[in-house]
Amino acid sequence: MTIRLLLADDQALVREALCALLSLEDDFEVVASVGRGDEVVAAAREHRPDVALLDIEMPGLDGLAAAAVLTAQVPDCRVVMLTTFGRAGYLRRAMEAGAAGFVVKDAPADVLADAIRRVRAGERVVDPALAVATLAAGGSPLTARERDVLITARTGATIAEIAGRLYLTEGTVRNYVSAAITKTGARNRIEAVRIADERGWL
Amino acid sequence: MTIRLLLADDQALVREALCALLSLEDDFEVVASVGRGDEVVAAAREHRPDVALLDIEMPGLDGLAAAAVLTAQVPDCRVVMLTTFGRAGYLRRAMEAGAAGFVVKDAPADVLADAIRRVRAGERVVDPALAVATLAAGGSPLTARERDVLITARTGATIAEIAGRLYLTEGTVRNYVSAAITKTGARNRIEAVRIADERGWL
DNA sequence: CCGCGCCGCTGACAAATGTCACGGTGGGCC
DNA sequence: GGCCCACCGTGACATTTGTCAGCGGCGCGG
Repeated sequence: MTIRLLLADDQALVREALCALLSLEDDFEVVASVGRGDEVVAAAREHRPDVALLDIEMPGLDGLAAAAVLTAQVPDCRVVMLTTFGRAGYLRRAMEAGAAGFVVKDAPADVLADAIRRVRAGERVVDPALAVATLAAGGSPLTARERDVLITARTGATIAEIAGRLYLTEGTVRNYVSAAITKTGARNRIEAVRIADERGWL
Repeated sequence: MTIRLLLADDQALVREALCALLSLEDDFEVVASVGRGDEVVAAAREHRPDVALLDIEMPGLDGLAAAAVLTAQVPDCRVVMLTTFGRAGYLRRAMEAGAAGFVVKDAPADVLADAIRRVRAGERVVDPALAVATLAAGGSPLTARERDVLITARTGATIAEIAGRLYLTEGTVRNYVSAAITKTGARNRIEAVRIADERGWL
């Protein structure tokens, strides 16, 4: 009746600390612990956890992608996303990736323990405040091309470089940037990138 | 002979997890735990910890500022900075703020435990690789004004807005931005902000 | 005292960026 | 088919930004 857990977080200290914390609960057993997204599936296959706790920011493969692969290939293992900041956009994408739960690191420990038990029991668990924020924010208003352009712009590239990488004319790129600026209500490329990023639209 | 600890981290889950982890060690006792930088000093006064573990990113007062106040007002309490990413610039500023130790969250748990014991014994503890990186990176080449301008630019402000907020002429702001771009080797305001931020220069 | 570096400012110029009006395409719908 | 709409793409144009040269002032160390 113990719940077998897999932990994935790129920060070793946090990973080990979570392991210590969760091991305090009688019904939890941490059976695997990895630091990279691309190690998740192999570890899950080998140790057969009931629930996988995945951070979003990880090297190799991000937590959302890892969740998608995991739910497809190891369907017995349920997924709880655990992330640093309550980014509204991530919640939506986590659900699309097949996650059954979404907990922010700001939450107290018993919320996490409770979420794990309920997910294990077949429920879907999301912080209600976060769910409301996501619904209020709605989906991304950006078109596919606009997103491509903003993602490239985020690295600090100039219009010319973006055009080069995306095989577009500079004028076209400027158009997309302009549209994105309008849609985000920003005054800059800089601000547009920041806003879109914060809302999980990238 | 037990070492009394104070924990400060804005993420409740991480804080509680670290508490669980450190409590596993026989010679550690967590006597206080706070989620805001501006609660650190009061908690230290009340509970008299031997060592304070401070995260850098915290609301209210950041970990560096909290460290400075703490070492000045509660000199018996030694400070270990604990931060998410090995930002080279932060190490330097942490040392200037009076911290005795600097541990990154990527490190395994025994490194942290070891660091706490050695700091308690009067040593200064820094990850050697991080120390080398800091020395190699050198200090910030930015002047105070250039930093102000970049910090304001980070929010997505236009040149005109930066000028307004800092009570400067647009031309002057442009000059500082230009200087910053040159010094960081960037091609943009965007990239300059990103680079300076990554190096802990802001 | 003198030189040096940082600050604040100006003005002018080149380059990058943002905005606009416009055309083409393809999918859904009457 | 004809209409509408959203998206993609382009070029022309105005604005913003980045670069450069140079001004005076202040504080600091030789």
